[in-house]
Amino acid sequence: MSRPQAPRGTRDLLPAARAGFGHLESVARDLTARYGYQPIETPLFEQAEVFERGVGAVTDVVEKELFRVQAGRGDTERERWALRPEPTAGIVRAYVQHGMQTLPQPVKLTLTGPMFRYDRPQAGRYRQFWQFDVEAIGDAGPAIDAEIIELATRFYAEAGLTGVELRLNSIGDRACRPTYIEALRAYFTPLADDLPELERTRLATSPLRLLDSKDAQMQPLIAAAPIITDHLCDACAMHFAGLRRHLDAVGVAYRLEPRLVRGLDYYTRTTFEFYPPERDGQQDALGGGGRYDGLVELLGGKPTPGIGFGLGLDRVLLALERQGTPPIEAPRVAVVVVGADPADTVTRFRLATRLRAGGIAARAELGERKLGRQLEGAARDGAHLAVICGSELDDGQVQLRDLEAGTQRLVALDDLVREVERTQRQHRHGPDAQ
RNA sequence: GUGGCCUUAGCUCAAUCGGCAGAGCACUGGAAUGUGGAUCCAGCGGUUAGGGGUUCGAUUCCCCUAGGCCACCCCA
Repeated sequence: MSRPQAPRGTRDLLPAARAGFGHLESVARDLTARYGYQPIETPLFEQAEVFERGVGAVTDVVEKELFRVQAGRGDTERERWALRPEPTAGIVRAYVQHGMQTLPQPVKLTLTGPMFRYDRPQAGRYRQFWQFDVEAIGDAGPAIDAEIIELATRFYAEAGLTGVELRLNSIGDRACRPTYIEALRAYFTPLADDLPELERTRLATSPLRLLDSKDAQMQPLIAAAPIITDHLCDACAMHFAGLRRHLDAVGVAYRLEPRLVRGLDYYTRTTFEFYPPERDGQQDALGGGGRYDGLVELLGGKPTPGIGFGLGLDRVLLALERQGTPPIEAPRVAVVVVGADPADTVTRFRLATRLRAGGIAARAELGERKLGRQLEGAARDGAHLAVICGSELDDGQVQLRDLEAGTQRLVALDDLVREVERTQRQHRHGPDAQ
């Protein structure tokens, strides 16, 4: 290696790219506050057992993709750590650890941050990726499912994505899923000898996964396979109907997708995923989630229901780009302080300090370039105003130049902050505004 | 973890049959000592991803490694 590179599957978010993330983060912050979800942070790593028990020891996410951390001696249970591959297990661990069952239920939480999965990178699939996550813990009813799902659809809309498709399913609970899995096994077992090897092992280990195989040979078999929503127990069927009634009531459109299964073990009843309208590539799921009524108990708490979703910010940005949405621009300062005497950086520094103390975003030209170059730099920065200081300072004045109009006027130093503010207001609201 | 296609300056790309590594953009300076995004000129910028092999000679052909992309797999 001649020069160090960012690790495979990671990337530097340079200011232009970071601006897009920042925008989505502020949409998420604003939206969750409006719905009454409170921000929480959990560690980027946990005892590996939190994910092994929570997500499921035989899932791909834990079996193949967990970023295990080697630290300390690494030879006790407490020293076996892993970077979080998804946010829910850590949040539920915090819920149990801090006794949040004593708070008014449901506890409504949100978290946005990086997740880590050790799989092979591709466009839209990274080893470190950003997820916006929302959880409601402690409410078993279908109305909260609808609130969570509606919140997610609103996030896409407010982020500027159009045509996002919601796919919805119910995968039953401990009462009815086993009988469905039996029905599925009974259907596929006589066909086992003709199945591809991957599908044969799925039949043995995780038969639900047979349903989302992409193998062409599997498609007619899947189409004729038993449907989970035909096997729901009364309680699950009622929950699912209740959820749909609430979604219909607020006009959230969805497509029933009885073959939608998810890769994490903790899901019960409601599951859902979001897809962009134009699918070109497989790494395009924009988000997904579901109900996890057994998870709190798995992580040492009392039996407590929960539901949430995780949503990939990288993929939302990718979808926005494919949709032709203009990128969010990195913020720039609107005022640049330049000076006639290239060597006099002290005066420029002092004036910029004074502007910032007055609440104005300003940049001083600190390089010792001649005035023409300084103005050129200000213009190319897209600055709106230049404060030009020179001999007029002897009279306590500077030139305030409007770089777009090409006009300038003398302003007393004592009035500078007020004048800049006034000019910026006019610029924002048009010349007629006061 | 499997298979395929790629990798030349910070970015986008040239380089004839295997024969002196180039351009545009960007950056820095000059034209122009108190007035800007244009123009002209110059400068900076390369272990041709890294390593090995074939050859008088490799950006070019072969092998290995790394990284990117695509399809699996999986998901966000």
